[in-house]
Amino acid sequence: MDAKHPVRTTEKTLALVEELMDRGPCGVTELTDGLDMGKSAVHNHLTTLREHGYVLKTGDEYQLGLKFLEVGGATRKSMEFYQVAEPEVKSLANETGELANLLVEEQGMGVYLMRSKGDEAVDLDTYAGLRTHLHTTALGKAILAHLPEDRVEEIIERRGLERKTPRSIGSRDELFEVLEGVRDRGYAIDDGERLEGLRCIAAPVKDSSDEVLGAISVSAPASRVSDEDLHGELPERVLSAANVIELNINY
Amino acid sequence: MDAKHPVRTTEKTLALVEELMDRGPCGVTELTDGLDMGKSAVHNHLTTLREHGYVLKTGDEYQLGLKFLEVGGATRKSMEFYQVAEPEVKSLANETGELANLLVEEQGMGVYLMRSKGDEAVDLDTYAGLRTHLHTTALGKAILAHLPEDRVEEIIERRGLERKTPRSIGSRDELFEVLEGVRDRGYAIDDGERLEGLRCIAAPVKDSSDEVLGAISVSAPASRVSDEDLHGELPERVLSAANVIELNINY
DNA sequence: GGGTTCGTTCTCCCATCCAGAACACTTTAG
DNA sequence: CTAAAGTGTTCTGGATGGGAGAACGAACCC
Repeated sequence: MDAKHPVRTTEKTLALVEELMDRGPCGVTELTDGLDMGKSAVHNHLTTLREHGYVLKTGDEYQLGLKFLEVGGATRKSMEFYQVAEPEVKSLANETGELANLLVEEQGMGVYLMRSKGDEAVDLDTYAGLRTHLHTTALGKAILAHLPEDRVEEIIERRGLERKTPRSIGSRDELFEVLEGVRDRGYAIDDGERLEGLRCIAAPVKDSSDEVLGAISVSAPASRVSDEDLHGELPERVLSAANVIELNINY
Repeated sequence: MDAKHPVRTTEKTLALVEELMDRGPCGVTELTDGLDMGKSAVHNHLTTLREHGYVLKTGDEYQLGLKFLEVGGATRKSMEFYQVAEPEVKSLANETGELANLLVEEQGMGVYLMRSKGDEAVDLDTYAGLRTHLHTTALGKAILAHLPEDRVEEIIERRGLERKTPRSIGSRDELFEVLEGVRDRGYAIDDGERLEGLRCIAAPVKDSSDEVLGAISVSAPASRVSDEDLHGELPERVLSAANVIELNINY
């Protein structure tokens, strides 16, 4: 459902913010040709955002300020699921020595809430707040597998099934087959689909009424994850961490 | 300097966002009486923000979405200082077992970029994105001590010297005296000013041309920090971590 | 000097924002 | 059961204010 009376001025501001996010620090003119607005309009919006801390100016360049982090950080902190899951994801990272992640679904997309690096962890270019298509990661598949089928259809409809790499899921049928497997096993796997040589194991976290709240995962280079580990100890650990979170959520 | 032609519609949207942040999930009517707008206007802004992922609706309640975290997370990730400092703050937390923090100055306020908890760490209510007055924390004092004097005056003028607790700094002269001490020692201390029983040690991080980029700190309960530690091993560790960051920043 | 950028300012017309009223519900009261 | 009071949502027209386009000032670079 879409807005009956959209505030067009606000939409322009938001477009400007996203343009600024994509381009990084830049001048008024550069910003203007990426947007459907005149130079004076862009300038007015920039100075307005600046007065409220959302935009900074250094010399002749404008850039996003940390006010967005303030709002985003407060939003995240207010989520019970994050509060409970955060320490568990950290210990998962410490115990395995690898990269552990926390993802939730919002508007049909996956949003990383945090990542925690163990001693040996690889450094991926994920970060808190990053959005991904759900079907492209183990985390996303763990969530999709436990959503009602019609919601999954809705998400496919809305967000598509764009193929990131040749090995990734690219059709509706393929996805549902994979999700079936995830439900059987209890955890989801990404064996190099997202990034060559990277293996991920993810488990869903559900509340007392069986609704998915999100998913947690461990990502490690294939060189450190044997085929045995991939269906042995590692899933065990991830599932166990997910279980602890579930217990704590329901007090 | 303020905007010559502020975009009032955008300002209304921003006011609404901040109201929503303060109140948490709430209905249109509740939101309306905290704002200088009519109900239909609030509704229009909400639906517009919703279409772009900045606001979510669950039942009859609206709340902030994780889009702010996406923008804020991308902003933070793009900061070189954060990228370099992040791993060092983490090891500082692991080595000491306490809570380690990273703060930068923006618009005369301190903004936490991250916090990392060691094994024994106390759990403060700080979070990435949180803003504080600079004079109220060790981190802030470490930064103020290495800013040009006129910038400090400017910041006092703009943000005031509100006293958080009876023990905290409350006058211009007091502040400058403390900053003098911070410069002499090389690190700043908060001995229960912000929170009874909490001790913090903070060190500034400067770039090659001696400009402050931010500050790092360790916070620990007084019970675990002897008077000796307060001017002994602990500052040593914090300063050492700050030094590593400085070296890495300048390649 | 002339020619090119850039960011910023100005003004006036017309798009559009929004108060207020009306509507469609649900909840509460008696 | 009806009535009253709450909620979120829709609609409309008139006053407001957003922004195109032009002009300005300050850098630059031949």
